[in-house]
Amino acid sequence: MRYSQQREIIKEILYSTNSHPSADWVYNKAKKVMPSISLGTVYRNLRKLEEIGSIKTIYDGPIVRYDWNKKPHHHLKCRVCEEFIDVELPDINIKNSVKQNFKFVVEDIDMIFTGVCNKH
Amino acid sequence: MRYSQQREIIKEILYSTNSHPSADWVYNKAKKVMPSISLGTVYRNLRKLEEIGSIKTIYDGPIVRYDWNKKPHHHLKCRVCEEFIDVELPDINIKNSVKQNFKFVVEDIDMIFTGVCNKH
DNA sequence: AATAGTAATAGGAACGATTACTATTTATTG
DNA sequence: CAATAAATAGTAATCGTTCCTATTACTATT
Repeated sequence: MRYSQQREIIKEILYSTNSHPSADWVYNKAKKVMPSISLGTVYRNLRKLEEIGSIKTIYDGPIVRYDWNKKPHHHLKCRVCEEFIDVELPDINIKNSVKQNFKFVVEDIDMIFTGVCNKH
Repeated sequence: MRYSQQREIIKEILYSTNSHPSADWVYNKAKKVMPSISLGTVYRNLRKLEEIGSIKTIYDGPIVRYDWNKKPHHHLKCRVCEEFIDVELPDINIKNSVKQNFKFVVEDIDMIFTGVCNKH
């Protein structure tokens, strides 16, 4: 994959926040650095960054978010402040339980916990 | 809420399958019973049925599915046959773990396990 | 440094899922 | 059975995302 300034900008924007932003948020941030950047470029590059494993796509209900954190982890979503927080949880027990009880070999777990965070 | 035949049809269709169908799938099924039904009516009624707690909306990545199963449960998604299976898992331990480790009070957990089911 | 080759871009059109709008129909209630 | 208002069908509009194409800009070679 050839170098592109646009992709670098997009990657840097994503790596500089913990807010798990949407494509549109990234686009607006990127425009401040490079006003000529187009929304299509943002989408294309987010997809490419996902393909090469630089970022992860998160589905938060109907909202699509992007995450630089590549370590296996889950998310807490506070319904009061809307914050979206990373958590690392050991999920080996769950995997084993599903395997034993349902004979289903789990390869990946997506978890979103909704509730109230420690600020409230 | 006033009675409507359309809503009854939609509800019956949903209650007669375990396939966690999309709105469009429900629409096509409904047309066989009532050819004049419109897609907007399907969407409106799916929303209403969700509002009154008759069904649940599931977000499977970017795909929106509907589920008649109101019991708290999670989902297994087989990557081979694409089947989407209900599972009831005790998740009290996870809730407690999140509460203790992150001081986050969990009200709801969304979990999707991707892997391979017992048919393969 | 100039050139050629081709990957990436900007801008806009197209698309699919969902929602909004509006004239008409239909369930409900006195 | 007539009046009222909620629900519908059909269509237009919206939103997020992808696709398309002429142009631009990286990169390797001279």
